[in-house]
Amino acid sequence: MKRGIYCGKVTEGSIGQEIVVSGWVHSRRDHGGVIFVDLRDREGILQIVFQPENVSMFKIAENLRSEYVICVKGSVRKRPEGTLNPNMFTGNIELVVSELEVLNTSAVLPFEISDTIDTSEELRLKYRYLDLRRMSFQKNFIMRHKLASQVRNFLNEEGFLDIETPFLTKSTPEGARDFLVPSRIYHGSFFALPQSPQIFKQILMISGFDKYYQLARCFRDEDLRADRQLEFTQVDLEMSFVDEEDVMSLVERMFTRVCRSVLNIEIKTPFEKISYQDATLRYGSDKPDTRFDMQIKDFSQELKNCGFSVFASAINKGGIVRGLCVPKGSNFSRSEIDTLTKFVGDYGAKGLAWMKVTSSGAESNIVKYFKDEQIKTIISKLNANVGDLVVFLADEEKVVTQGLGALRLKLGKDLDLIDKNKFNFLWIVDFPLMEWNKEEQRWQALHHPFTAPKDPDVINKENVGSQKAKAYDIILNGIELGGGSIRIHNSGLQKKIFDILNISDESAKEKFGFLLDALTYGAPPHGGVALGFDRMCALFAGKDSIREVIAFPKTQKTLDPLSNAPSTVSDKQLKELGLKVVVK
RNA sequence: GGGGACGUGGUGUAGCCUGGUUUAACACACUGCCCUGUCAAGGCAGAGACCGCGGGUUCAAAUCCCGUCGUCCCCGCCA
Repeated sequence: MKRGIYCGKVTEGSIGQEIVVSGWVHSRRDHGGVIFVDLRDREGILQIVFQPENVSMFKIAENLRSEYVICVKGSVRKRPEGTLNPNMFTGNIELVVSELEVLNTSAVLPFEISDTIDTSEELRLKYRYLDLRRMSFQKNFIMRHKLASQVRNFLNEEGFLDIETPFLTKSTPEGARDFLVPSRIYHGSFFALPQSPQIFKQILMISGFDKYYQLARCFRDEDLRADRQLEFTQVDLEMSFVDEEDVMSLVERMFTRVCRSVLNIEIKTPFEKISYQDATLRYGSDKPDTRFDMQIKDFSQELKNCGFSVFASAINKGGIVRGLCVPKGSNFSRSEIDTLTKFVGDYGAKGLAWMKVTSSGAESNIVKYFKDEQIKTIISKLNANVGDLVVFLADEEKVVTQGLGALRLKLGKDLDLIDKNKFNFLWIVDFPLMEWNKEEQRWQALHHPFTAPKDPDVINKENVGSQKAKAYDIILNGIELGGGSIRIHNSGLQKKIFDILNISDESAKEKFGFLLDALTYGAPPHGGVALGFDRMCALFAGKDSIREVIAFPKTQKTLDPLSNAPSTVSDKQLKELGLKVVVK
């Protein structure tokens, strides 16, 4: 028998026809005189029926077990009255089997192939091939494929060229830790796996391929999170002769297209734009989740002279006081507030001040330090109502911003304030070009050192702190999907930026000399964007972790329980590379 | 590098706080038998864990303590 058609694709149109289907025994219900098997393949499940008339076949059917691989021929019929299953796509029909071929048996499974049972991830990753058989995974990966092809189709139609860039590249300073690959020919020298194709795509612009894209695999040797893996995929693109608006508009059209064709939803364009400064103030984050309000307000001016010494001294030391309003938060118990205090402690906050809004004003252990007027200002600025809880952080700006931002997100989730049906795309714009690195006492590029400043003519070492970048990040529901910028296409300006970043001429030449050289030979103005494809898939599939949309991910400790990578290698392999293993 | 949660048959959990009627319980899966309309099939019978690992406290440890390993979440880190 040939494989036939997909179980999940059989419809009532096939009633009366003889068909062949192949798949895995998802479940079997043996009634003695009739046996039902749910046969599963990647497209879905079809009920097949064994009847006792064919004695020898029935005997084989009695011995079918979970995950046996079978191929059956039979005729499709409408199910008898009263036995329809409205929960199944194929619930109105069934296949009455006339021929059965058992293609393979299966050992008893370490866990059930079921969407409703949740097994530990460790076990799931060890038996990833079984985990991936679950219908939800099959759906996720079919969706991922659709998303990838829609992105490709869109960019192809827009005139982009798919050009591959190398995996074995040069290690670059700044940025994430590189994965290194020792050179066999040049002992002591190393390739690095790319953190992104950034420099190569810029060089492609200089080569005249004015619209480039790639679904590029990238590598970063940093600690993992739910949304971070050692290797990940990004939709990487670059265009010449464009400015910020051109790139953003292209990305908006791309998302309009893929949301329509993959999720069947319409999104509103242009996306909202929020400045970096504004996002940081209002949401305590440069990737705000705007699906719920709960905005943060600054009270540094109003409470500068309040009697509460913690606030006053924080402000005097150059810090700030900000707060947010928790709707109906007055019923928080003392221990619940303690939990919140501990939570913001993770971000360096030394405490959490709070007050409950009452009909007569406010109450808490700190309101006695506030003037009536101050309380009124707080309440009106936050639009707080009786029964709400107001919480404050007072500290240096970074601690307050991050602490309240994280707290806002936590409360939004805990209090169920997030509308899960919303798809809130937005752009964060007007990024500072650089930020001061306190530990290393130097300026550092906020995005990367090739980002063009908004005002390249006036930039210098003294004013660089106030300079903005031609950069943009795209955020969806509080997740950073990606970012990009207009790049520097002038070698003089690029040198100046390296100088401000305290990268010496020599060092710049050694690390990026090839780019600097290339910029001198007629580099067109260019810019682009890189979008985290795994995050995109996770969001589209409604999953919290990108591991749910990556076929073979690693654990948080960077292991692959399926293949047992990483592993040691033979002395011979090491010798060829001129390496020695030193075990601590 | 740091903080937190978890670790009990094949799987998911209960028991742990308040050590001892625990021969460690329940559900699913598994094995055998019965059953012609189920789809979380049903009925009967059965097999299966000494509680991640190591040490300690105690007359007695799944339960308390210390260490260690693993998984997940978070901080740092991720231009």
